[in-house]
Amino acid sequence: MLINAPPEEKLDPRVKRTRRLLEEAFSELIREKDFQSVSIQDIAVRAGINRATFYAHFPDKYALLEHQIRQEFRAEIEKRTLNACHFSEDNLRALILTVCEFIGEANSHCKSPRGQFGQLMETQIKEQTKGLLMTWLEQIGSNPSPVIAATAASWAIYGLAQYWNEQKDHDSLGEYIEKIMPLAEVNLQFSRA
Amino acid sequence: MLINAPPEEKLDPRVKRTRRLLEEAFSELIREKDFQSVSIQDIAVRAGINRATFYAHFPDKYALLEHQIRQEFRAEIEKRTLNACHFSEDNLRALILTVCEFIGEANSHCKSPRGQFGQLMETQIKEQTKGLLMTWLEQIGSNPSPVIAATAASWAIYGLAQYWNEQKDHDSLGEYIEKIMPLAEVNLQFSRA
DNA sequence: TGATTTTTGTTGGATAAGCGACAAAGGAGA
DNA sequence: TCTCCTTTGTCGCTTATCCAACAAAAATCA
Repeated sequence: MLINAPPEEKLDPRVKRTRRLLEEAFSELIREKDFQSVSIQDIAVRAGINRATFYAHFPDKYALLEHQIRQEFRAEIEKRTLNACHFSEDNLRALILTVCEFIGEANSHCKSPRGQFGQLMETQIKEQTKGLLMTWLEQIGSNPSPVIAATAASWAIYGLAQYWNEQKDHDSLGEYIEKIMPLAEVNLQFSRA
Repeated sequence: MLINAPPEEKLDPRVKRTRRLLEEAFSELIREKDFQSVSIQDIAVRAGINRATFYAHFPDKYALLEHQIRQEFRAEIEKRTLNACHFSEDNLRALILTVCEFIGEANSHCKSPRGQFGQLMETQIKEQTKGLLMTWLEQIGSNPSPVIAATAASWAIYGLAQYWNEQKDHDSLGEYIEKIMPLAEVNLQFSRA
């Protein structure tokens, strides 16, 4: 399990349902128009949920977006079973791939992947990436504290992933990742036992 | 509007949502296994709704099935704008077509279109057909009471529609309907002004 | 057959969601 | 600037749903 993994406890079915409806409505709207111009009313109406109920679950739409991104990114991670794994070159490669593709997905099917939306996504993904790297590093012990190494690597990875997505004429993603693996690894390299 | 048309009033959103979830769950299950072997627990679990809540909406699964069929059949009728119309040969033809196709649909995507399921469907569809025919007949006045004529015609239509669906080697539905139009019409024929 | 398990309806108390209203903050246009 | 209008948070009160528990009916199996 990922550190800070969702409690996953048995929630009241009404709560799960309401959250699901809000999330689905939000996802739809975010594909239709600019994140900024999506109002909480829009979300509530689309979800068929009372506006007041929204506030019982999220303080504002930014919190909902954070929650959404965290959840989707974790789903990707779990799909590729990168959690509960030890550090290895293959796992690192897969993690980088996940980040690249996740950003690509967001860019392609969201109306406005830049601005506050982009900022929040960046923060969340780096946070999640860092968390995963830390669990890996803690298992093998690291010279500079795992926090330091994981921080550096997560920033580097996100930066490189974003750069690749910005390029008009992509290398193939596979080639690109082979090219940057050393750069990503250098942050973790000397922390091996 | 159809006589006995759904109130369509502004229901509590929770009620609409719960009904929708129950209906969707039921539809799924009915395609997966025999109607008889679908329990209320199955439906509740699949819908994510508490079992006790089911009973707040329907007395049993038969009532849910009735509700479902009535609703879907009405949707078909409204899609073809047969309601709010006067009696005419074209409208009668379209009505028969609707019944034939509706039975065909049920046969093709339901696991067990016979037994209690079939019986309930037959009852509901004849009921709806009769209601529609009565509104037509009441507009033009009829010699034997509209109830009588509509009853005869609705039974005849359903019987003929079922027969067509039973045949291994169908006529084309179009040809078949032309063939039976006179038989269906005879029940209404002499009620013209 | 009788024993065991599942399903069925129903209840009372707890809790989430709905509703209407409100003041405050923000945006758009005269 | 000043309106006008929309959105935003927040508040009591009402209502629908949840839950656990129960006895009775039905189904399953030895």
